[in-house]
Amino acid sequence: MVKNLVIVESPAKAKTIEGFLGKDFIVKSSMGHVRDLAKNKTKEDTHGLGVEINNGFKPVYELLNDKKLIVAELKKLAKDAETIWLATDEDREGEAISWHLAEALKLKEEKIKRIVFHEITKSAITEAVENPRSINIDLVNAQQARRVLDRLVGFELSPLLWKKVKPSLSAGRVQSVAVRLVVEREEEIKNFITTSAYKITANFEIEKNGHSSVLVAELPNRFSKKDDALSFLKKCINAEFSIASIETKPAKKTPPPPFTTSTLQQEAGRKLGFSVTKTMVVAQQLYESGKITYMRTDSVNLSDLALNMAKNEITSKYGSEYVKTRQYTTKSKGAQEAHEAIRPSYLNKQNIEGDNSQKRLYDLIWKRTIASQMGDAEFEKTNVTIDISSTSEKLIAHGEVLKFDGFLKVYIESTDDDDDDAQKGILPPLKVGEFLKLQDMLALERFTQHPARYTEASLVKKFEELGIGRPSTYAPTISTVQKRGYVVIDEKQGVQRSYTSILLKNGIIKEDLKSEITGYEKSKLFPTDIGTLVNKFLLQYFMNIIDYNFTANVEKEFDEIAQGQKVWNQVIKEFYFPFHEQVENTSKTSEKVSGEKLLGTDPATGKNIFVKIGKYGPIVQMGDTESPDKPRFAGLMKGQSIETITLDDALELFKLPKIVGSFEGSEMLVSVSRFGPYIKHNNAFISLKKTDNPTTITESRAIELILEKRDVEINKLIKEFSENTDVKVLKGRWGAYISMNKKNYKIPKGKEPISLTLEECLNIVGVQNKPEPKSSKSKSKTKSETAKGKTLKGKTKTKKK
DNA sequence: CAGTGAGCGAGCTTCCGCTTGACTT
Repeated sequence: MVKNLVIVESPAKAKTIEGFLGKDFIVKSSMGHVRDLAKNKTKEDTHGLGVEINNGFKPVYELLNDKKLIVAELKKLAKDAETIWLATDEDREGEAISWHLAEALKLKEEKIKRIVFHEITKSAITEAVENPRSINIDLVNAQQARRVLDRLVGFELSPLLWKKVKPSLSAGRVQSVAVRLVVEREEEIKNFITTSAYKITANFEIEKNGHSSVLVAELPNRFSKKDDALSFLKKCINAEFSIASIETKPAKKTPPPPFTTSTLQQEAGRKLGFSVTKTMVVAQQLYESGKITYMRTDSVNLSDLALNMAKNEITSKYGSEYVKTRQYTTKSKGAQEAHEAIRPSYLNKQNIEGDNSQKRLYDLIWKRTIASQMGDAEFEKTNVTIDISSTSEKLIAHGEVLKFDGFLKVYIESTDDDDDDAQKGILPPLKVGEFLKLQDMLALERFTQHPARYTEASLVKKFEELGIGRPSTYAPTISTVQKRGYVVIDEKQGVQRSYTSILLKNGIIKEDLKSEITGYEKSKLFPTDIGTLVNKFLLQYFMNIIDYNFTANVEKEFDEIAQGQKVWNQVIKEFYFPFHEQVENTSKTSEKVSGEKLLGTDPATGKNIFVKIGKYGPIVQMGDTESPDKPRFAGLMKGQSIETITLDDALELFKLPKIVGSFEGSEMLVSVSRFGPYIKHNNAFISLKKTDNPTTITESRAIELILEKRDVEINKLIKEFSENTDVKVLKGRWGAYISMNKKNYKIPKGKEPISLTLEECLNIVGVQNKPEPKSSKSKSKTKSETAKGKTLKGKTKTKKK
């Protein structure tokens, strides 16, 4: 029997801590929250909110399904223990987890000791054990307020959307703001007016001591009219250029702070091309194998131990002149700082064992952490002003010399905007009054850029700025808005654009019209029609909820609850009743929204053609809904939207389904379903490729696709049996599996797929086919997991393209 | 997985934040 039971949130943490504490301690993990608000309707809670509105907003908690076993085990251990140390994280959620554990395990108050630590080091834990406290009920109440508010907002707004827009939609304090950000960015882009201006660059030939080099200078202002650029060049034909002044001044650059969840996601996205989900999966693996500290954090703090390790490592690798110990402070809104920054557990390990992704992410974390403890990079910046004899305007050349590289020796932070500033380098030796020889001068038409669409990571950055969401929810939130169909990750093809380039060389001015591809964007977030429509609805009726400051404002109230200055259910009451009335009013008074728009009339029949959101997504409709004969419908294709579709596009859609020809004596039918355009041939369905257009596809291309699909089918076959053609061993995305009568079965570990016998296969099928008795509760679990799987699959698909 | 979209009405969907596996074809 062990006297002390310590409960933490994560099993990896439990393992580490157990090593620090003596034999008298057993350390277990709760795996996060163990209870949540119920969803079932009760007498007191007729709407299934999990909150008894008319009973002081009393929350109705129930054990989470996947935590029942854990709670049972903890309960047993707690019964025998003398002291239960609740060592969950030191933040609002962590405090609540401790409280829920105390409630769920029915712990006696005198047996509980609440301890906290931000670092997983032996000294931090020893200190924590020496300074236990009791559960801070004010902080717990702040969490309950947070939880109840989110439930009330989500579970009242979502059903309103089912009624007014489309079933299965959702709204919430965090996700609806995420959608709003993406929609509004798209509007900004749509309304953006591109203008162009001429940028002047001059190249001067410098001859010094037999060395020749080039000095690049620019005119600080641009010309919006071509004629002005042209006349400037003309003025320069016979002008003399001389150096008016040379100014040098020192400059420095400080390293970025160590990683938080948000900055890690951003940098891994920019430098490694990881999605936020991938970053978190890989980071989790590194954490579980003890290679890095906890990966869901909003803190930039490093422990003294880490600072020392960094100092030693930098000294031995780069020399003591590179060391500069720094402690960073968190600036982000709502940070709760329960953990350290994300850093390597052992800074003296620059390389680790692991797969390629793990190695790359670790390398990034190592470099960032080390760099954060290194000296500033020091530069000497030089500005050279060049006089032009024929005009008062002046050219400027910039130079930059690195005097000391400091942290740049190991790490350079990436940025989202990729403007290629004129490369600054070392300038040739120059002196004031010196005349310069013009090699050539270029007036180049440059265009203003619309604001960039969000990437997953830049949206996370925005969340952090607004203080919405938490490190543990950034990645899931981005998945949710995609799962609901509000936002898609897509690429946008570039378009050709022509621009003017005017060159002055050897006294001659030559004008050229050139062309470039512009506007290509990869892996960006685009709003869908549903997203745009839902956002419009919420903006009209619930501006207060999707206000960018809503979270920040309620957070202030939660803080006051945590300080004991406000009563949590009073705060909820003041919010809820006006909000609920808003919901009721909207439910009664607002029209159902479909975004319906009249595109025009069909030239053949004269019928009206509309575009709108249907039950399954955006559709075009031919004929009025009220007309006696049923209207025709057709779904929009990928890439089309209610916003931009034209009458001609709509007419094209009504041409489907159509027969494109025949193959092997059967017709080939082309149409579009909710999974995209396809060919139907002999009851087989073949998806069209992204580059194929269903309305224009030819017979030969269709045949090509059919043959291609057959080829793939053959290649994925590992084994079949002549005795029983129903059974096949196939190769899938996750390895080999058995397929029988359209159902799939997992091959148990340790079996070689290629050497499976028919008998073995049938055995596997038999075992897995046994109907397992399932309670209604575990059934709902299976369902939610399937949904999760589907999203993942969908996501991977989008990424691949 | 694969041609739905009227209207009726049943029953279902949904939030955010804390954690891991189990699972997917």
